[in-house]
Amino acid sequence: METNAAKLRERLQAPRGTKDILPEEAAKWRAVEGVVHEVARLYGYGEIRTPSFEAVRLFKRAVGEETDIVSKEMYLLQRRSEEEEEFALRPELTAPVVRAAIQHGMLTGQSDCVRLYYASAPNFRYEKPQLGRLRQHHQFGTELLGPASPLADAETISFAISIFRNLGLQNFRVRLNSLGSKESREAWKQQLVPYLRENKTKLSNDSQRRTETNPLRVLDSKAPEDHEIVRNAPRILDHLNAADRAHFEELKSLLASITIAYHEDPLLVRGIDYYTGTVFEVTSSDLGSQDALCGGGRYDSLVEQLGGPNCPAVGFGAGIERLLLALESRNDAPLLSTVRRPAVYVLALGAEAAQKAFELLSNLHAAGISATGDLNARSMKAQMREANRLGTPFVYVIGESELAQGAGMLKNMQTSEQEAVAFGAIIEHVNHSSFTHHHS
RNA sequence: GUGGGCGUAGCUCAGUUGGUUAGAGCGCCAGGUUGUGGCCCUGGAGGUCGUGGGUUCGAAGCCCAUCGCUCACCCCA
Repeated sequence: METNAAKLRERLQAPRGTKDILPEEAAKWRAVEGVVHEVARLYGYGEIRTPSFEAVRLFKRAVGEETDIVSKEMYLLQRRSEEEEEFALRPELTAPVVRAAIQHGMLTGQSDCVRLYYASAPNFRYEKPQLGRLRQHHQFGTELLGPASPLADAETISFAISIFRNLGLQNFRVRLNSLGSKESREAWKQQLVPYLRENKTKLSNDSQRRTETNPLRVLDSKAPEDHEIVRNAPRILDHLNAADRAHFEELKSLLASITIAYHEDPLLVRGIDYYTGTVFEVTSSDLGSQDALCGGGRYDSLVEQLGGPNCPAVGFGAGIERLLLALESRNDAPLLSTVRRPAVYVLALGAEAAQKAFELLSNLHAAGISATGDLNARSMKAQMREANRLGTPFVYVIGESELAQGAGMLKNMQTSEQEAVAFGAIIEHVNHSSFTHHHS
């Protein structure tokens, strides 16, 4: 029995690449989510929550069948029958959100612009775990559906940066590029692919393969042998048509007007097929190789591809786990240190007092005062120690004599002073004391 | 998926070239104070050294496998 229990404990752990979020950590999550909700309110975005699993064909169509995310990282759910649709845990959020927007007719009405955000949505990818790369990770982000203007791109980037700034994030960098419209990109590819083929023998194995399957991805290869070739490759920015160029220039000037510093990076290519035009990434120098905090861009043809109207769109997703790592690495995120402690510890001695304490706790809770107490008939010393450990400002002591008098001793833990307070007056006293406390 | 590193108490870590009952600090519990916390003193609980095999008279330390974490690549938030 004993050894059995030990074996069970050993086996039962959170699945590889997942994490339990304990109370102390959860407080930090709440702080981040709070900032996200607040920024969304300021920008006028509406929250959307979509299912954790979706039809596999949604992701195949949107993200791209050849991408790593779809071809090898999806958690496929077991089907109950051959006839049933194939489902997978969602590996990303843009496709589901667009699907929901189309399904609920959000894009067919009068409004030419739909602003959506999510604050803490889990994503699932079967990857080899690393710090900042989990199999279940959480993102906040936006999707702005409708506008083709660079104003929308700028608003999206501004939204993301506001959150980072409000959280006190340091050492982050905005990388910006344009993949151009379909025409621009085709024109560019016609030069890029032959160029890569000419230099094929000098490229890394991965890049040789990708020259044929996904030539854009060769550009952000980190293999040293690819560096020289990539550096001299034809650049998309030189192949943008007039409209694309104007869009990109306009975006840059908009960002400058709101003092968002960015770094143009012609090698920034995102690994999801739906991106068109603007792409951007926010990276942190306080993280290791998994340094992307946020990624996003335009996806002007995705809505139509998924059966919706012709509807340009732009959005971003940001990883909460990575953001927290970056914030914690510098200890410079004051918002994160929200300690939650009860205001009152009701200390009871004896069974009768415990019953009274239970009743008083209920009254305190009903009055909106956080309070807790002992559940195990422990000694006074043990209860005092616990109150001290919890950091409650007040302890309300109920023993035999207090019961007889209908008044407990309310002790201020900071000053060590205590006074008799009638059972019925405790709420008033605590409220008053914490009020004066705040203003002193 | 490829290639490295690591895994000793709740936490942070010691543990000499394999050698007898595996240690410290912090934390936890109790006592010193029969109904008053923090500081101090004393005592206690808690580990089959991630797990399973193997080598050996003898393994926390060596070998293999496995699980987990981690670093780089890959990919990406």
